[in-house]
Amino acid sequence: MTNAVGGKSIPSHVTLADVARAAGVSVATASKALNGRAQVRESTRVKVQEAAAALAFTPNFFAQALNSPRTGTIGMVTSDLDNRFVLPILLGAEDAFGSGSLSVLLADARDDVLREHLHLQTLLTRRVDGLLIVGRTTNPRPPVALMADVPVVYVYAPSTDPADASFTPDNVQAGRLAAEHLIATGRTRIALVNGEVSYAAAQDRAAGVNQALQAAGLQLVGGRSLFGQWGEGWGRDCARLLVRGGEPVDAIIGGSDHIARGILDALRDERISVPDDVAVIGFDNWDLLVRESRPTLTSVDMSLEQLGRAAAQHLVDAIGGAPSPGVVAGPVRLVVRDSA
Amino acid sequence: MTNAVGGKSIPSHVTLADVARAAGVSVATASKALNGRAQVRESTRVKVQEAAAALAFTPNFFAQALNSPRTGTIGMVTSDLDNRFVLPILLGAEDAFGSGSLSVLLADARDDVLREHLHLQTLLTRRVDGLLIVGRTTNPRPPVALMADVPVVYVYAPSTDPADASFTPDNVQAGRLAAEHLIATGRTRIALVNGEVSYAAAQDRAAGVNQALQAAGLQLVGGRSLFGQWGEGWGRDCARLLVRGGEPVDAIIGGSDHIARGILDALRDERISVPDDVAVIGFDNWDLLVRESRPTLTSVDMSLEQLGRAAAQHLVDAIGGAPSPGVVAGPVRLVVRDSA
DNA sequence: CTGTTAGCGCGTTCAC
DNA sequence: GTGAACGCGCTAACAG
Repeated sequence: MTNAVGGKSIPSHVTLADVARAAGVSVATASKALNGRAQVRESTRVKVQEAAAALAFTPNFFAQALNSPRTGTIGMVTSDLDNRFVLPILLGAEDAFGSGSLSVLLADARDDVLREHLHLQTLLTRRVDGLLIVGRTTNPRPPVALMADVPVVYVYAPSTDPADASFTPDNVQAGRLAAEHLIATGRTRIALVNGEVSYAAAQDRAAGVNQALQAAGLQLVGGRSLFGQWGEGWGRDCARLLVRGGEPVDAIIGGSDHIARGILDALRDERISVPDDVAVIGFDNWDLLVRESRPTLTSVDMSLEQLGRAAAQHLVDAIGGAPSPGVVAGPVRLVVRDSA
Repeated sequence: MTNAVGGKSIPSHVTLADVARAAGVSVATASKALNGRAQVRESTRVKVQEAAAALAFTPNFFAQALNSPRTGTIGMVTSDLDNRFVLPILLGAEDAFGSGSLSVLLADARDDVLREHLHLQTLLTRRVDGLLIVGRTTNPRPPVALMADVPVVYVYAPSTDPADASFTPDNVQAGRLAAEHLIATGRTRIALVNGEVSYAAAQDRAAGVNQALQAAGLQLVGGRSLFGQWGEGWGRDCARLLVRGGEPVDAIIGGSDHIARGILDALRDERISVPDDVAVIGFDNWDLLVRESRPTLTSVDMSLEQLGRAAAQHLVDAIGGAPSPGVVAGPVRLVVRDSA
């Protein structure tokens, strides 16, 4: 569209010089006019703006970035993209950034330290303004080691360094909410069929449940949380044992919706009415499992999208100089359906 | 680390000039040495490389990009990040790019044409080398309208323009595989409880099933595919009606694993043995649904990660000048478990 | 208010 | 083989 003679190697876009020429001013003036600098007569500003619009001028991103402290890019590093929990987080984050006209460079580390380091290098080379580190679980993780001082925010998996900014769902509160709801609706013989013992999420939810029970002068059926696996098979097996066992049970908390789903199925097999005989609650409020189960499943929503948005928002603030809030426990909420 | 006097606004990194100075050569020579240009004596090349390593020199990305035809960045535009089908695709793509040292700019359009256009503008401004457009369903979508000629590859949702490069799972073949497996194992009274009629995936799977049945001189129980919803409730309702209805049934294909799961549950309620009395097959091979159902569910895997990888790989090739392959139907495979 | 000059970091001529 | 000089597109500092 511009260069008449030479075959430039780069498909030469409309440049600021073109705009300046068209508007009959110098490049510097054109720059000032378009960037809203003060020292430009209004009439010339308009003239330049019109010329720019007419030529469909877009400033060259790299030329701008070359000597500007900000690039308008943030890096998002996931440990495991193939994880249903990261999706809503990504969505929330992408949303928060997108509306602030920040672009997101995505990198997946495959839960591998080496890959993570490599990707971080690449991202730093591209001079990202900030980094969002998305974990695979809520287990704390060692902080990233960077040679540059770029704001870093951890989501889902918090950093082990409490001074870092971390946003992680409040699983303790989630456990508390579940137990309190059961207690409030008159249940006293409550069991907890939990997920894998190595997961902080499982531990935290158990802690919350125990807190609520103790506050009510109760304790778990069997005395403790039953750690096992995250799947429905574990939920089925435990539920069957519980209702067939000696101790009476009037409520079972599943460590996840998936586990809870197994519990529901087992109770159904055993001809035990939910919620009349036994109430059931899950965690995650995963709609696919929760809405069409029989009965529909009461569950604690971890508000992951909101978590991602909050983390992203803080990253933006941190880029602007805001101090680290430390570890932030994202709010959760109970969604009551028919099972409890 | 460099500038002694002035407080530059940009945290001045190690620059090529620093390396050159340290190595006692000119900037031009340093450049050639590091970029493997021929006209450099081996000894000086080593000298420069050592200096670069010692100073931990990293070329300024923007300076390089400023007058280079490639930026080593591709744009990935999703219609709906909050979709479990896009994850494996993203993973495959990110993987294919990452290993080729391409960075990925992610943008989510929220299934909104306007947002998509905006994001595309931004991506083009950043001079991405290519675009990967990830759809929400397999329904064909109108091609993106760009003012620049950047290679574009569509994944999952193909472009309506057959000349565009599109990678979409072969749902017809998936339907065929499911039906053929049932026929091969002696089933003749086969029903298809399908998903929403507006989905190409549902239509295509039905077409594949019908092809296989016709080839065997059979037809669906009830004469046609039962379109409805994607959830398990629909699966349960249909299964109940089917087994209670007049026509005998010895196999039910669910339009998705979710539907199939509902079918399994209903058959269990009805005390119908799977697979002895009725065989069940689903689609998607979604491990969470498939591995712990009772019995475990035979399903057709859409190989989405592979699809994403193939699309990404083609985008890389297209950037290198390779011609469009048109619409590519990604391979699928049957995973046999206990239900059929 | 406007234009000239300088420089960001790098790659690439083209002389030496 | 090597280095000085130029340009990529833009913004900031200084003159006019």
